[in-house]
Amino acid sequence: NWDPVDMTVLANEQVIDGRGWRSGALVERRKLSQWFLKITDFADELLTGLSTLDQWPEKVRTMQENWIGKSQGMRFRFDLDAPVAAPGGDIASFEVFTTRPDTMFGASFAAIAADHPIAQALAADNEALQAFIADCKRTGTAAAEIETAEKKGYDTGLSVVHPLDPSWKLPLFVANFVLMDYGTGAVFGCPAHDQRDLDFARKYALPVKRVVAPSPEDASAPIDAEAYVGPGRIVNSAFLDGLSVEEAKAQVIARGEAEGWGTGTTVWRLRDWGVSRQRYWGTPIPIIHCEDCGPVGVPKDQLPVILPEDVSFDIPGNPLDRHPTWKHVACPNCKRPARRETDTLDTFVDSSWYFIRFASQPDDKPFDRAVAESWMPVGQYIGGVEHAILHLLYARFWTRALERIGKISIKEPFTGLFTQGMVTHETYKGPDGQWLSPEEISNGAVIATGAPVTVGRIEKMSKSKKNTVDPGPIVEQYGADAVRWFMLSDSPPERDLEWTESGIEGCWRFVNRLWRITEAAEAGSGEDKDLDRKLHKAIAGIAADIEALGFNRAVAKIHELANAIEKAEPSASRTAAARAIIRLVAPMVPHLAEEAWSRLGEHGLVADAAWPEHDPALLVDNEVTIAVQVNGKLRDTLIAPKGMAKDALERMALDSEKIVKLLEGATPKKVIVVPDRLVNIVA
RNA sequence: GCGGGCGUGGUGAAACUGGUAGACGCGCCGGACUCAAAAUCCGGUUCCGCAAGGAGUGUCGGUUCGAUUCCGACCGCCCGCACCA
Repeated sequence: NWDPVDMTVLANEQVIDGRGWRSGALVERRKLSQWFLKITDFADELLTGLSTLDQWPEKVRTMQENWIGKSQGMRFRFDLDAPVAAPGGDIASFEVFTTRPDTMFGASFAAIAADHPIAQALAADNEALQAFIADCKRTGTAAAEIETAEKKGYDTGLSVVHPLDPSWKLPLFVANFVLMDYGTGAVFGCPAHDQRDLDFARKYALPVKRVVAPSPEDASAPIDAEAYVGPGRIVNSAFLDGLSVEEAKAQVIARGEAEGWGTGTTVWRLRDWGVSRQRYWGTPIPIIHCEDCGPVGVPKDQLPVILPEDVSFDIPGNPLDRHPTWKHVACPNCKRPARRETDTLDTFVDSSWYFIRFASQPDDKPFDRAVAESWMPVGQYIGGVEHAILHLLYARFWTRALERIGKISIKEPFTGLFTQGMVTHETYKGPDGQWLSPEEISNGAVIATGAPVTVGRIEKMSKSKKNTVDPGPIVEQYGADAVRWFMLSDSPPERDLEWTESGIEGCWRFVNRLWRITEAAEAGSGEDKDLDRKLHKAIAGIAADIEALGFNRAVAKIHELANAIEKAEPSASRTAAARAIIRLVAPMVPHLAEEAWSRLGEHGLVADAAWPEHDPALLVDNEVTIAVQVNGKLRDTLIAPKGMAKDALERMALDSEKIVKLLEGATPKKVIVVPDRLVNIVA
């Protein structure tokens, strides 16, 4: 996407209605020389490697799987009824790719991309086609726009021969929904079993013939507004009739391979990674272009290539490209004048291996293998879901590429992955439509002018929407411990957290309460078994929650323990619990914990103290509450000793007053007993 | 459009493999203490109902003795879609 005014390549989402988002100029689709990294060579191993990432969220693995997009299908050749004259010689046939060779007897047209060599050749002396191709290039290039754009085609007037029936000819269209960079840039259309093809066929009055039927009686059912894409048996398809979709695919592929017009293949949705950027701020691509030698790598002793500092940004375009001297260098090979590559690398390149450099920073090379390997892979990687595909896939690719060329022996960079949520806040706008920061308003009005404020949606904090909160004054007022406690307490970390002031005040009160509880630690004797049990459950539970990054659950358990300590009568158990809670809260409120620790006369830092031991025997209750249900509805609860036998539980439930009353003497049809949990009586 | 996710009280949320929905917090209501207020403490708080009881986890349907949890359809919201970084 070339913006002729800004003289830069644009991202797909920067092209709006065919125009550059900044310049408003009509964007041209140009063929440019760009550097690509061949990530597609790794498609298969990036896909199979996902199964080793068992500490990654399922959703991220699924997203990567879909992104890589392995599909089994068939490539086959369509012969043209008349050859097309092209600059490189006559074209007599072209290849298409399909994932549905089983539906070949339902074909009603063939279509090629606007960039396809045949379309280009035909357009040479055809103004109408030139206009159509230009129109295709103007429509948006973002995936969302391509998918929703009206399906349009240009009938070339040519025909192709159906490979399974040489007497059958299909019309050949140039179509806007066929993409040159996927498959072969050409498709065959089967309207009955592909929605996009159906829309196209309806528009150009092409035949729609059912070849897959979910059941025998549907064999001649007409296709209406919706294509049938489900499973079934093949119909109306000569030698394929009666086969399942999968069997038919195999049959057609076998036939094509035997007769030499097609082969079964795998295609990937994954495309190569374009890394060229026409920007100043980027890592220079260390290549020199020589008229005679072609592209030559910059010799190692001249690396790294340093960006010039005397550049100007006052006119559009890449400052490196118009710099008077920087790009003029001698060819490392033949020493004749040559030109330095002025494109720089996508910043995703840098983020694809920074974690290796973090582990090892020698002066003379990117990283020291032995040192890097002693740290890698990253045990727990944390980032937002927005990185689920691009960054995480590129980093996996880069690491595997290093492994393949023998620079490192690890294959996957990140063993564990956690995708955290964002901190959000309400947004505010003044009467002039300008964003307002939370500090600028009070009671629904602008403090400075008294003008009314419009409260907008809760959004991710961002400078542009001014819905950020300066932590300084809050820490000043409530203390860092209260702020930490608040951030950990409410939402689980994978979910977004809405920042509110009211919550933090409650946290501040709790921090004060903790201080009072630990203050009372010095009194009491005697045992309190109930409190002991609660303490040991808390020790074990909080540790498990922290390990699982369930900080909000850990916080809830600390609240429960604090409540229990406060309610308990003085005892040795209570003293012990008040001392232990200091160590339990230390990760969340370290300042308070250290202060309380030293006040109790402990030596050293609580941060260095061991996590309290728990006694497994105290984790088990000796009494359990049994739910008694009738037809799945709760009717009573009973206290029973833990481990009570099934038949004893059943008898106890049936003897309960409420149940006797409810059953009115009737014999239950069935009784389900889940030991230590419930009795369900089916009446 | 495609891919992924989410949906539970006034509110943030909890519920380990299907087994007592709403733990814990915020807010709110009532009470104690106080001349008064703040702080603190005690009690209550899903909804309807005086109660007995009934309903209830986005909507509709299914599987099951039993569904927030599993399956299907739908509705709504959020994220990603390859050059935003």
